[in-house]
Amino acid sequence: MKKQVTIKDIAQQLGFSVSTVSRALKDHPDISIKTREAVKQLATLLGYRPNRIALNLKNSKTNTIGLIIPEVEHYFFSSIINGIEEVAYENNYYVMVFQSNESYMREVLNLQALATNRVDGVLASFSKETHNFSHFNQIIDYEIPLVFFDRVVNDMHADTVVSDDFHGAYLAVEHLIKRGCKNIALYSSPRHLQISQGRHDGYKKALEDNGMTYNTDLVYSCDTFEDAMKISRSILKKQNRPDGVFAVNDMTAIGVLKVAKELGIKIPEELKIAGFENSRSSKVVDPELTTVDQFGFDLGKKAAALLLKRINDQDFTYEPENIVIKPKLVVRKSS
Amino acid sequence: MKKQVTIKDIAQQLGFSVSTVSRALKDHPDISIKTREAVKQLATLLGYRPNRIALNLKNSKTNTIGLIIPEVEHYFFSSIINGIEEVAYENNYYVMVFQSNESYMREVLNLQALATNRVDGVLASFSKETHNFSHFNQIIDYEIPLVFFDRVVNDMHADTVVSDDFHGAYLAVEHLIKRGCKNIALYSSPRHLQISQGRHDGYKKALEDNGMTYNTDLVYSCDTFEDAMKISRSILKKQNRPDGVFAVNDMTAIGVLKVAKELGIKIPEELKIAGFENSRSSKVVDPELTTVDQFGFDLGKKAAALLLKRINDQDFTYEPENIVIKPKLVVRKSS
DNA sequence: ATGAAAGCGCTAACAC
DNA sequence: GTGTTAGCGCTTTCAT
Repeated sequence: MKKQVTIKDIAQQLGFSVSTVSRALKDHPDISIKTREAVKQLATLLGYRPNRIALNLKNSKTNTIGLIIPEVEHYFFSSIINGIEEVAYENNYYVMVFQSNESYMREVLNLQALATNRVDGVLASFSKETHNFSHFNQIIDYEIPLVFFDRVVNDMHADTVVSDDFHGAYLAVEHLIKRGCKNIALYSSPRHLQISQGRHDGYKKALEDNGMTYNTDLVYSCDTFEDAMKISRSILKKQNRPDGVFAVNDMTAIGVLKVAKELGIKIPEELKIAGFENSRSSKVVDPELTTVDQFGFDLGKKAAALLLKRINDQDFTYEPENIVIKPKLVVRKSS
Repeated sequence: MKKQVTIKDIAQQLGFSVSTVSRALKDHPDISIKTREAVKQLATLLGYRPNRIALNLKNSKTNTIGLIIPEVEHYFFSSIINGIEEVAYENNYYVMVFQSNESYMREVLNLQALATNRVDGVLASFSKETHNFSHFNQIIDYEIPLVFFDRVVNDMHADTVVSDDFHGAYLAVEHLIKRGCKNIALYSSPRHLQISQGRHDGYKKALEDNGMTYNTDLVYSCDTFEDAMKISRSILKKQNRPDGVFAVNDMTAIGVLKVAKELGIKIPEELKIAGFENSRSSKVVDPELTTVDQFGFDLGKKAAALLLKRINDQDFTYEPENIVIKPKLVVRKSS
């Protein structure tokens, strides 16, 4: 990089001191108009750019937020990033992204990098591998505000922003019931993710509220497209196969949908399917997938806004907030 | 944020000078083993984290690369980010993301923010609105290495990394011809994006190489799902409707596919379709979409690696490189 | 209306 | 083997 022009250069060329230049640049009233203009003119002429690094050091403030995310490629996460970037942009903050790639080790290192980089705050959604949260506690020890989104821990000094998984699942399953399903299967993630717990409970409650019995035989541990294709081939061939499927994410639901079509099962007549996410793909399959919109963009915005509020707060002894985004059922042709 | 512990704190508590502590922390051989250990022990005890900002200022180096991207939500772009982050992580670099949201204005501001933040290099794909590139030239003036990816400009002191659009399109169209298409339509983006130019030319060349005539009546300006749905309704109802469609991206191809199904046109028997991107959605539609894989992850990695090389190079007078990623045709059921 | 100087946290050249 | 000091670019207090 070329030697950057500094206020010192401007000062020397104009015969002023650096402090005068510094003040002139920010229109300090003490400085005469004439001087201000001369300074600014030379500044643009020389292509002067204030050096944020110097400011960061001086103010112990970087205007940067660190983002820890499992994987950017996932539609839901990328829409969250979109929301975060939006709010950051509006408030003159910068976003440093770190992917954990669902690796605990990498997440720990990422957090260290964030601390070292002196970000003003952290937005995080932890990896599937993460069961120990002491690396997050370290961040909190430094009094760097932390907001969890989507995948959250509750017994920490950190705010959380999630979508209401329970409610979303409830809506979807209730809908399947209203459409006449008597025998609804659940395709769900490993239980330790709070997310899947909520969706599981919503599923259960919807059944019970409608006089149906919850049956663990209908609960399958499966949350990917590939696995769904695999296990559905046998599930859907059973004598008393389900007449409805609720899956914890769209790709899983689509796996079921595909197999059903292969097997000649009519959707929605013989099998109704609902997913969770409202991804691009859900709009594109045939029949289009009924699903629950999680409003990732919104979630990202809310999380970022809350973080900025914490950053601007004086003291670190705030009571953590738990924001819940109400999801919405999007009814399409698969149900 | 809590007052962070600095080497000065460690020095005072131990009765050493800051320079000794500094050296001890990096295992400088001059320092006695005993001192080194004492220092390191106290450092971990106090939760010391080196302050990168101070280093950044001292070295005029931030180990940060700035990323300007039209929109993170797009699958192709998010897979590029994935590749970039991967390389950055491996090399102890950090990534600051800026979305232009396809807005020229915002892109200009983003570039200023990057310069101000003293990133060591910039990766950029410009917005659809961008026709004037002087903001990029400013970055080059500062001698900040710049690598364009996907959407590139050639007459600049900047490297470029793109997928071979011409070749990809050629493969797809040649394939359609081999499958028997006589009348292939092109759904393409506005011409000024180099991307669509290449894909257009590949389409044309494939036709000509196979003794077919290029006919502008078969070239439609359309590159979104919605538009594709709209215009296809009339195009596919025509007397001499096309028997093949090549679209510059998957979502457009999928729009065509949907309308064809609505109209009862059999795919692939009566109409063969190919897209470009190999998105998630392309695997999920019915019939699955034949498409061209652009290897976004790879492209991101290559772009980042090239940028890091430029950053580490001493002089800025390098000859820009133009890397071309060979795409691959993925044949599926739609053709 | 302007200047001098200290300081943000760290490193490295130069003492001793 | 350890300490002193200047300096990275900027702001700001305290002079003048």
